[in-house]
Amino acid sequence: MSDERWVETAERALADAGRKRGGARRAVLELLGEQHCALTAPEIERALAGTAKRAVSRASVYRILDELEGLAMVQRVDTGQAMVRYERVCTQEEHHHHLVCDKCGLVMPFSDPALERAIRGLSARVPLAVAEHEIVLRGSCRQCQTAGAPTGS
Amino acid sequence: MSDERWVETAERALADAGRKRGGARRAVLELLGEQHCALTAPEIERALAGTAKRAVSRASVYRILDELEGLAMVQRVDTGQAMVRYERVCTQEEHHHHLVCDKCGLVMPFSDPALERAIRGLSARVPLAVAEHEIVLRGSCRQCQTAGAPTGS
DNA sequence: TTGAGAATGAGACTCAGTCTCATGATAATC
DNA sequence: GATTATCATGAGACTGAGTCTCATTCTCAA
Repeated sequence: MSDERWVETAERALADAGRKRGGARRAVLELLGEQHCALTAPEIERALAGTAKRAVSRASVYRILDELEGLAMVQRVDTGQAMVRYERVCTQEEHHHHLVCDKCGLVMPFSDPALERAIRGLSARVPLAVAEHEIVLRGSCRQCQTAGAPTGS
Repeated sequence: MSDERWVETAERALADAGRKRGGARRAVLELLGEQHCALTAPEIERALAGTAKRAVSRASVYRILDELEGLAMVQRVDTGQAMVRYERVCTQEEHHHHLVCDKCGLVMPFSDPALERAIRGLSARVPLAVAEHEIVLRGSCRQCQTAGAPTGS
C-alpha cells in the first residue's frame, strides 16, 4: 500500500466529514502511514513523544483513533495482549490476521484465502449478523524457538 | 459436560500438583463448573461476593485462575472486550470459539469443524509454532437486530 | 481581523490486573 | 491432640490502559 496515499485519503475523509485540520492528528496519521502492522495507543503516544515528531497527548491519541475508526480508516485489532491495537484499514487483498508470539510479544501479519472462505461460509450459519472477524494464532516465533531449544549441548 | 466431573478433575489435578485445599479455590471451581461460557475475573469476583457463596478476594481470583490455567483446567479467551475471559477447558468435541455482539456485549459459543480444519492446515504454513488459536466473530445478535430494525412503521 | 467552534493538552479519574506482606488454614509429623 | 512447616488467602497499595472534563489554542469562514 502507498503510505502517502493512505494519509491523503484519511485527511480527505476527515475534511469531508467537516473536520478542521490539526497538528496532533497530522502527526498520528503520518505515524500510522509508516506502519506495516498494528500499534497500541500507548505505543503511538510514546513514538510521537520520543522522536523529533510532534508530541501528542494521550487524550488526543485516543480521540484521533476513534475518529479514524469511525471513518473506517483504521481498525481495531485484538491480539489478546491486554491492549487494543490499531492499524490502517487495508485494501481488500491485504486483509490479514495476526500471529502472536507468547514469549516475546512479537505480532506478525498473515493472510490465508482458505481461512477467509471458511469464515464466510460459517458466517451464514451462526445466530449473529457477522460484521467482522478476528483470528489470532498464538505460539512461539522462530527466534524464540531457537533461543529456547537446546543447541546440541 | 458434567459440571461436577470437571470440578472433581480440577481438584484432583491440584492435589496431584501438591496443592493444599482451600475454601476460596473451592468456591471458584464450583462457580466455573456451573458456567457454559467464559467469565471475566471481575465477574467471578462479583458473582462470589454478591451471592450466598463465599466471597473471594481479587488477588485470590487471579491466583486461582493462573493455577488452573497452568494445569490446563481453564483457558483464557480473548473476545476483544478489553478483559480476558476464562472458561473451563472442554473435552475435544466441545472445543469452541466465540460470537460477540458489539451492541449488547453478549458472548456466545460456537464450533465449526471446517474452520478447525482450515486452521490446522494453516498452522503448518506460518512462521510460528502454533500452540493455540482464537477466533472471534463480531456483529449484532438476533435480539439487537430485532430491537434496532424498523418494525413495519 | 475577528469570532464561533473545533482541536488539543493537562491531568484527574476509573477499572483491570499485579504485587507484597501479614494472617489464616491444611496436613504431615510427633 | 499438639506442633509446625508451608501453602492459601485477604487487604490494600500499586501500575498502566483507557475515559472524561475543562481550559486553552488553533482553524477557517465571514
